Amino acid sequence: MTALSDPGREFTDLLAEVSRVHGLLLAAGDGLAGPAGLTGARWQVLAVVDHGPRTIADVARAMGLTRQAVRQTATGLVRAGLAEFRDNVRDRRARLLAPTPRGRTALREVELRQAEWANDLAARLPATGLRAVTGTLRHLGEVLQGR
Amino acid sequence: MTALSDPGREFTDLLAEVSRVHGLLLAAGDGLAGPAGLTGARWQVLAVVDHGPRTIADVARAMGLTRQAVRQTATGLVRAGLAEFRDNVRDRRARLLAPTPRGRTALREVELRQAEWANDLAARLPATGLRAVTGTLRHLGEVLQGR
DNA sequence: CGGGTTTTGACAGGTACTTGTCAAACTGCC
DNA sequence: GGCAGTTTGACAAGTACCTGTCAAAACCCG
Repeated sequence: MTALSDPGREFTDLLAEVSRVHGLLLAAGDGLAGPAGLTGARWQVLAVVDHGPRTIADVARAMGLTRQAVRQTATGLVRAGLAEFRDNVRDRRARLLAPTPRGRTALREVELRQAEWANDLAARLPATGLRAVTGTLRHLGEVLQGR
Repeated sequence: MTALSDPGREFTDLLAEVSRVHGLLLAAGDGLAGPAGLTGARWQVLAVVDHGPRTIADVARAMGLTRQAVRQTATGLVRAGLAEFRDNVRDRRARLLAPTPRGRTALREVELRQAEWANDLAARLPATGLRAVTGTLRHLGEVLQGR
């Protein structure tokens, strides 16, 4: 019978906490994006595309999601008039997603709010810890991905 | 114009990492639960209820989710014959969810696999880091919940 | 050039979660 | 006891992801 070792138990605790925090972050993201007429997911996609037009597959890779997930969000953005597809000379299949002026305006608004929010929260947390935690999580991510 | 402070930027990085790791953990959970005929979500609910029968609202509170989310999973578990509802003397509306023998068997199987997996992963990560990360995340969770 | 492999967007269908609404059951208080 | 307020499960509808499948376009190589 394999039982949980001590490190194993600590690890299990970490998992629960990651889940919890992730849920709270999703909610926070929607809270930040909502007043600008966006959702958390739309904001994230718009932010990627704001650096320059990208194909759906491109955005998916950048975000660590599937093409399908991004496609759905992108379609929503276009329908809402916040982004548009442009023909791609280099690949006739893969049109480029780009923010419309309205999309850019909404994005600027969210980014303002997000900066304030992040600064505020960062100030309330042990400064030294942040970097270390991020590093450990990144390491964990690599291990989970099978190296 | 509010810009991101340095700590603010580190904080933003942390958010991205939490998201990524969460996604990987979800996949890992499904991988562990799948061979036993469960999904990640069903496993989690079954695990809570294994400590003793609970109402849907109870389970939801324990997991930090909404009643509706838990209800959906619970319904699935019952339909699959892995859990059952029992009448509740103390509240006629809220029946108690409890694992069936088959549910318990499946749960034991997943727990075995999970223990092995967690021990293995914990061994590959800096031992000291785990606890600190969990602590910081817990703190972050509290702050995100408005104290 | 031509043919096999890879990449891409689209489509179908499924899971896990959310919010909003409702009526019935419980609870607290006068 | 009775009534206001709360809690509960059910139902409806929506968001954000996923996998699997497909055909067209692009790419690589002999």
